[in-house]
Amino acid sequence: MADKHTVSLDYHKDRLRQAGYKLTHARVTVLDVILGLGGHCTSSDVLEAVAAVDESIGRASVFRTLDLLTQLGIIRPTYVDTSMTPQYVMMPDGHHHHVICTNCSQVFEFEDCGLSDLAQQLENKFNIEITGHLLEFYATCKNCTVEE
Amino acid sequence: MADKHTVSLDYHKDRLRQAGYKLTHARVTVLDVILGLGGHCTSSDVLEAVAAVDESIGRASVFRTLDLLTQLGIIRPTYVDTSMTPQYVMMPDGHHHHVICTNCSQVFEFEDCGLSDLAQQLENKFNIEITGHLLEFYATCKNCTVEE
DNA sequence: ATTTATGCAAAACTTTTGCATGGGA
DNA sequence: TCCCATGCAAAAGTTTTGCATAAAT
Repeated sequence: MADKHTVSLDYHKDRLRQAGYKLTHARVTVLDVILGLGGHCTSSDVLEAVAAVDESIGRASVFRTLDLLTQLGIIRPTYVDTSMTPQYVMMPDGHHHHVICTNCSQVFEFEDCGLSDLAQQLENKFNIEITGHLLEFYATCKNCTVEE
Repeated sequence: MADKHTVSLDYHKDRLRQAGYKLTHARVTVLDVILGLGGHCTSSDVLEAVAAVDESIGRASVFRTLDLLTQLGIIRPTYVDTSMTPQYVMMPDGHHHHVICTNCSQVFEFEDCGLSDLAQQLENKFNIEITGHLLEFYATCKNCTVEE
């Protein structure tokens, strides 16, 4: 029974292969770990989780893989709050959307963004080819509005 | 003649004051420098420019001001390319939009995003109050498409 | 076989902190 | 005057690099 995680992993492995990169143990492990962590993760989340799976994988390789996945557009570093630590978010189809409470950093994911028309316009206007996007709303969630 | 930069500086100074923060030399200098650098700048851009204006301002104060401005929603750290160095972008009215070429990092700014309907829907759906947003398109620009 | 990627360990940066002093309100 | 913010310098992290070795294709 091919679960979602496995399907997703295989899909991304294919992308690496097709881009001409070797499917090494370190890379596959990092990819697997990121998928396991869900949509959002920091570099230390990944370092920690990778170390838990296989201690022998070096930190440098984790960072190198994170770079590679970013270059391929599979993940994208973003800032979800005031802190200086970036969070990597999955960009399953080249895009990602969420709302962040600027007070408590809670994240609300959503799917529809209705940006395809705008993307089309921008492609014409700037003579470019758009490959994806990140949309981040900043908000105050109910808890944070009420509490004080 | 009150030029745009000065007006903008005064406006942001008011925001600091109204939020109860002192208008110190370091803070005003950082704000001024950021406005002078245009929409996008990295922390080292700011450190460098501040040092050029007044050597006696400490690095720590620059970082503290950057944090403060981020908390107030005046600027926002983002990643514009594969590099790990964040760029701060101005969020003049709580929002910012741009297109980034994922190959050469060229930035195209644009104004209209037509997201107010979506924002409204999300406020209802999640029971939150949206205060701003960041929209970032990833693209390949004409130069990068042609060259290779 | 070849070439690419890895792990290691050190180096290079960037950002944060603690504390006595100085400067706004 | 009072308290907040500063500058300094050191500490704490994080990310990158160089190189010999190992592992994918």
